[in-house]
Amino acid sequence: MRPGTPEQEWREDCAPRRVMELFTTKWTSMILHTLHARHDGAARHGVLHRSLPGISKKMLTQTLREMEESGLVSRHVEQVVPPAVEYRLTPLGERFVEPVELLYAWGRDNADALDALTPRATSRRG
Amino acid sequence: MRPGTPEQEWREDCAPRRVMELFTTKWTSMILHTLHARHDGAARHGVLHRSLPGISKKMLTQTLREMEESGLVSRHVEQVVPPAVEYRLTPLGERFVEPVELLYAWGRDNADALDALTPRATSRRG
DNA sequence: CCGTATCCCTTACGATACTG
DNA sequence: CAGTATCGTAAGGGATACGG
Repeated sequence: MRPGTPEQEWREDCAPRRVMELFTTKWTSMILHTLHARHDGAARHGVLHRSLPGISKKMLTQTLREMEESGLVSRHVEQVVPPAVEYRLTPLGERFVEPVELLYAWGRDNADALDALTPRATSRRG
Repeated sequence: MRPGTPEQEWREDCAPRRVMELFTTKWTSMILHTLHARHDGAARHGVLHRSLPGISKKMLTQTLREMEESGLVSRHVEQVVPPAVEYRLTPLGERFVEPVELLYAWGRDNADALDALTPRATSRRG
């Protein structure tokens, strides 16, 4: 940026800021990736639960509900006993998994940089 | 992922998960980008404050302190009156601005997808 | 200008127990 | 299996006033 550039970045409703804020929810991005990583783009509740060590059933359900409201995933209930519920990325979800995968790949390829970080930077919650 | 793939992703200390969790702090990524976007890679407190509409002085200072502890930024005090304090990306900060820029660019280029999202997805906090 | 110091409230999140 | 229902805590974060 040149010296004279106006300081008006990060308007509260600008697109980049909204993307960043998507990640302020702890589990959303990890759920998106997990669904994306599966061969059929879908996963049942239990599979997601086992894929995300540390998540409680409460948070998993709650986050999935929010993602459904947001249009990122769809929910399909199989009427059998015991019940089987499947979650699947929507087309919108497929769009949003793109930036998630960018971050995922960066993390995978830069573990050393992460190790150099003071612990507190990545352990605020959890 | 093939059907037989083990479900063991997202270990609690794996690199990708730690990257994701970096973004769970509201302002860190925006500060990183703002510093990166400036021609000299540095900015004073007041500049950052004006660049981030909505942030309080308290949160700005607090976040900068945490980033300093984490080794992402360095802090330089000019002993003048009124005081002038400058923040600058460290080499480690330069590394971490990479994924931030990836997200920033994605947001800039996909504003339409963001508009398609239900509002609540990006307005949990703030 | 660059902070600190309080005060206060909301929420995110986890633990646990219970249900069809 | 896939949820609800409660309860509880800690952290995030804003508002405001004051200080060097």
